Amino acid sequence: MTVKRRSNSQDVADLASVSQASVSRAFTPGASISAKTKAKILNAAAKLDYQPNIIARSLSKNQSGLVGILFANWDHPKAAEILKGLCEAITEKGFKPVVQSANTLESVDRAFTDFLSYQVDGVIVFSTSPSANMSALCIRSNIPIVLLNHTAPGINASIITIDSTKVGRDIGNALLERSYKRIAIVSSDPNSQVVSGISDSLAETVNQTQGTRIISERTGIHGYEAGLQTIIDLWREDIKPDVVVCTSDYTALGILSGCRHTLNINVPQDLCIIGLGDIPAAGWTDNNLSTVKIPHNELVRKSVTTLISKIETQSMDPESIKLDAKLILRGTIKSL
Amino acid sequence: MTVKRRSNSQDVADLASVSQASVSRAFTPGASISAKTKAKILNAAAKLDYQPNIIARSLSKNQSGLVGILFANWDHPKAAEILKGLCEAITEKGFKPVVQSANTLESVDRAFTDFLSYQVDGVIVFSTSPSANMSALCIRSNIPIVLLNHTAPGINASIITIDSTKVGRDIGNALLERSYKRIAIVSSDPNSQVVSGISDSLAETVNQTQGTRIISERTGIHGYEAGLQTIIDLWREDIKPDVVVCTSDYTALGILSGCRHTLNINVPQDLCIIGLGDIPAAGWTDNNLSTVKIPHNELVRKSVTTLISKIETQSMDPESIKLDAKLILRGTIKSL
DNA sequence: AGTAGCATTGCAAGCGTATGCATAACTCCG
DNA sequence: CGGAGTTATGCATACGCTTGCAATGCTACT
Repeated sequence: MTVKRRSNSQDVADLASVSQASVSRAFTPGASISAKTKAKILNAAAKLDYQPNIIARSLSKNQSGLVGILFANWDHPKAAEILKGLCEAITEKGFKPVVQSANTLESVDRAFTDFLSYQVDGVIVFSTSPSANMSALCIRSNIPIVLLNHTAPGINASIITIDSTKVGRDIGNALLERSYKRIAIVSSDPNSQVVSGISDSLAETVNQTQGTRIISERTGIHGYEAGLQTIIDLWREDIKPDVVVCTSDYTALGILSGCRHTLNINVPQDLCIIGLGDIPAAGWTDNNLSTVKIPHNELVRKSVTTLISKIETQSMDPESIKLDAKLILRGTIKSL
Repeated sequence: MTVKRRSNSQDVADLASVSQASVSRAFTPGASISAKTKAKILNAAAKLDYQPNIIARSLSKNQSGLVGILFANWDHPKAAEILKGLCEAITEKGFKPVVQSANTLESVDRAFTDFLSYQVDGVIVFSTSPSANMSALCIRSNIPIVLLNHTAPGINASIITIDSTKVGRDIGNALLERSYKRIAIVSSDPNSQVVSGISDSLAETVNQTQGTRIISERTGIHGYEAGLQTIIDLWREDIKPDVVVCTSDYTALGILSGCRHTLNINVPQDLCIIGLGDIPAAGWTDNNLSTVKIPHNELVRKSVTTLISKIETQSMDPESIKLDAKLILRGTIKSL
């Protein structure tokens, strides 16, 4: 069987007895064309099952309508939700998302190269640790780039994050109010600027009060099992904080489980646990974990609107936008 | 500032003092070109920071290198993992994934139309319930389509699923061996062919033995909270199965929690709970949920290889592939 | 040297659409 | 009815690349 050729604007033009240019105009909103011919053309187009070839359109318009999503942080508890939000917002704006997964540094490089080959109009990056050569890529690529919930120093890209300084301060104040003294921080990625922003500002806040301090800081801890192991390790090493601040709810839940079932530590009386992210399981009755609600939807939406507006205005000036994240106090912290 | 034009093959040709055609050949693997000129061209290309414009290439080659992913089932516990797998596998094959989210029927329709506009070479669909007009779209579109873990009757697309008949049989046999008698089925999407495949085959298996039967079947139950509510409802209505088979681990965990904390039902002695999916939380010590491990990685990989091979061979013949899913017996079923 | 055979290159014609410019068709008014 | 002003249409070219075909250069052999 021969592959049936997809019909093109010329076919439609022939059928409707008009010029190819008119067909093009019929499909261009706001183009100069009479209602009558437009109707005739749309009619013919429907008959032939025609729709404009966007690939060809991008060639002449010199913009593809493609937005690259460079997605590295697949382990994020809300990865699916975030990606969904990105894709939907991008689609809604009349663009199409091209998703590229990236782990290693080279793969970031390759991803960007590929994006450029595909003439994407802009890129959104969702990753935790900044890439060294991202900066160079941004400048070279000459297309707008947005970093989602993730910053990098001196990069020529727009940055949309939570206000991590405020989060650290809020946590610090909540702890001070309740007279917790010995804080441990358990975090995942040591390079994440958001995480370090929180812990720096937390440290700064509690350091203002005598006797309260950060007694331990562990990095590279990912997930439930690792959290459970970490709390056991701490106790075995006789490092006994009365607060554990985690940069992931999963880790926090592992710690909570360790306290309850292995170490018999009384939460929240003897140990306060605070997570980050407010995943559904944090709210489950059994867990009732105190955590920080990150406004993912807003972050996502803001990223897309920021990027698209840069694309449409052809602007390359980076913006930096910080959104508010709310501390949610549940059962794993003493009530006042 | 004027936007600097991206350099094209002609620029490179000029710099390298060759014809534009040679530049094209230098970037086409296997094309007829001498090593010397190729080196000269690549050199010039590097100087100009040139890379082929794939959009333009697709125009002449009549294939875009784009693969559409129609993703509807974002609530799937492994949504992120699946999407990641799809994107990576597609990229690895030299294509690029364009992701489109779809909820309503019209959005499916629109998504397909958009995909066709973008000249995607093929489409992978991940959704639970089949769309009515998908079938028509498939035929009209004239590009290969793969349905991932989801079937639809009489559709002109390839289908990659788990062997749900075998899953139902395995569960049935495990229950019979342990003399469970009264089975309740709690499922999410009533239209999912995979789910109904399991429950049909489960029913068929247990019906062979006197006294064992399915006493209740509830659909439309999604997630932890709904599961918890469902088990409470059942007990209140005095419907007391000794087995609950759930088509989602989250639901199963909700039921487990209801048994333990609200109803004081002894699991697994008085009630056996079986989930579906083997999410991480199912394996956590506290839960230790019996479930079915779905080979997502294999499903994903198989989908992509199947699709790409159809693209490359220009074949439109649908294939149907069933992969094995393994029943995992943990603490929520009596041991033998 | 002459020639057959092959590898390499250039030429030019597409691929499907957008759009500036010129022309044609209309509308409205005096 | 004529012409000014406006709106619609068509023509032709451009977008950046691939590729069939023809021409050229090279190698090896007689």
